[in-house]
Amino acid sequence: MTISTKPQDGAPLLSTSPGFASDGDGGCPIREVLDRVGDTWSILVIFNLQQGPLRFNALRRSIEGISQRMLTVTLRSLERDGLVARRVRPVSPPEVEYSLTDLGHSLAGPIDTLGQWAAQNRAALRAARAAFDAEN
Amino acid sequence: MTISTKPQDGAPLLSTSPGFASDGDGGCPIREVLDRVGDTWSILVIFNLQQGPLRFNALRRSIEGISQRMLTVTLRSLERDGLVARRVRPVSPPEVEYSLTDLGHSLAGPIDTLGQWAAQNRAALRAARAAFDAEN
DNA sequence: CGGGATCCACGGCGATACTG
DNA sequence: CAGTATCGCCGTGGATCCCG
Repeated sequence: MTISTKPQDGAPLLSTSPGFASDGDGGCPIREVLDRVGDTWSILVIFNLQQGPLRFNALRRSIEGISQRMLTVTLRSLERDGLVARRVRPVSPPEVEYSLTDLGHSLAGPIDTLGQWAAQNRAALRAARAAFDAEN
Repeated sequence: MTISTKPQDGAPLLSTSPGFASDGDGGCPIREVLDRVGDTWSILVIFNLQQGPLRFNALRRSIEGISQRMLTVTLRSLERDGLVARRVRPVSPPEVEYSLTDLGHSLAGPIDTLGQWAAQNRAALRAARAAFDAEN
């Protein structure tokens, strides 16, 4: 194989990069993280928690379109992975506050990088898609 | 393919980062790109094409576990979005070569950033998960 | 060789109803 | 308020067979 890329050259395009490295155990790390956070709602939850903690229904209202069940499920999943912290205040009616952990905050950076690519190239994506659909 | 059209826009969400911004044109850009390449195989296809063009069955062999159908479907999807180019050589038996477009290569950077985060934090993820599961 | 067509299992996700 | 429980749709993806 022709991995002739020298690192430290600026853009890390070609790789011997650890992110893609398959196996070792369990396969590609990227797939592992996408399997955790690549679902419909996780990213949006993380985004909406970036500015600070939110209670359940406040969070629900801030993510338009999410069902109660999916917010519960998504939060459990994120909590399980240590990306979101859950704090219960034992009052009546109960108050439950969700916040990002440090790990959760650290994920926002890479996600944001991807987001900026998306923002810059969404037009190109749509154009390519339209062109492809036009002739098929 | 999920397209996930959900009216997430309009809300006055303070967004310090453009990647998350929902600009009235179909929602969060991140979700848009994840809807395209967030599936099981797209990332792995892109990875395996980074080092150079590959023919169908060579690509198939390089991605362990992928079915013929899913490779076809995934390649079509990537081609549709302008991330992968398909070149047919009219010989017999036919030779079809797939390669990354410039757009496809440019996506590898952000993906790689995410991958490095994944590689660095997979242990923490698994630990958190194990701890969570232990007490529930 | 590089697919297309078909069938089927599984799981994500929404809708709805109920609860402490 | 913050969930849990149940149901059912439907999209994803594997398996298999066929074709130019």
